[in-house]
Amino acid sequence: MTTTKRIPLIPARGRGIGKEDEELARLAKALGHPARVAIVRLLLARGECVCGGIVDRLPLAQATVSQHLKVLKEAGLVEGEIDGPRVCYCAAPEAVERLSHLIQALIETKGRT
Amino acid sequence: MTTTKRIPLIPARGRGIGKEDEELARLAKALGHPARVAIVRLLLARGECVCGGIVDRLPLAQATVSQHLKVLKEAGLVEGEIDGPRVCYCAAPEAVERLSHLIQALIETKGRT
DNA sequence: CCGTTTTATCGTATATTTACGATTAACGAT
DNA sequence: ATCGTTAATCGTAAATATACGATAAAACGG
Repeated sequence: MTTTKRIPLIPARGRGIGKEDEELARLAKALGHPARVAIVRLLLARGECVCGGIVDRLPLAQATVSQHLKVLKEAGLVEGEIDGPRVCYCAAPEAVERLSHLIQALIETKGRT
Repeated sequence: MTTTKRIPLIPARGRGIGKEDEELARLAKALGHPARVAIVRLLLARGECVCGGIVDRLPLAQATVSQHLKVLKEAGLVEGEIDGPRVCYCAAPEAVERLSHLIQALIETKGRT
């Protein structure tokens, strides 16, 4: 069998998919895992939290939590600041609000052609 | 190498991850792809739309769009009703609102221990 | 400088997602 | 009955995500 390369017909956003759709999807995707929602909730509740504190509260290994934190950081939903040997994480409420806003705007698409 | 089976330490939601986290994640994940956001937006804008109409407006093959529609349907974000040889899809705004509400509630976690 | 603590990263196994063409199924019209 | 149209499903390739143990890296205390 000849190994056929699969590439989307059009490199994405070739009309029909807008900038906002991509931003919304990016943020939603980052929250698209229960562990990550739990992490954000935890950080919002406590204001801030050391990585180890998060690990203690979740049924996941340290490496896994670290990876989820990385995803959240890349999406801008969480920020981490080094504090001695540990890292102090805190949620970025603006980013969560941004997501909320984008969804609200999506809802308000209703009726627009 | 002995093939070791990987199973999460605790079958998920073993404390630390709540019901709401899972629901939010489930909905967010469904919107976690640009094409699916675009589809929902399109359906909200037009009120309803035949599958083919969606295919025409996106840079994706029919099979791919159908698969995205399936994901959206399973998440309850979209409903489809058979209409002769075609299927008439429409968005389920309540589900989008539900997501919006869950995110809002997440934000309001701020400060709670 | 050495050990401890804390977190990130590497390596890896497995599962899921994403995309497509091809095929099937369901319907209306002829 | 057969044909054309429409949409779902199958099969499959490739990419990404998820999880873990093991190891590396950074910082502090002694």
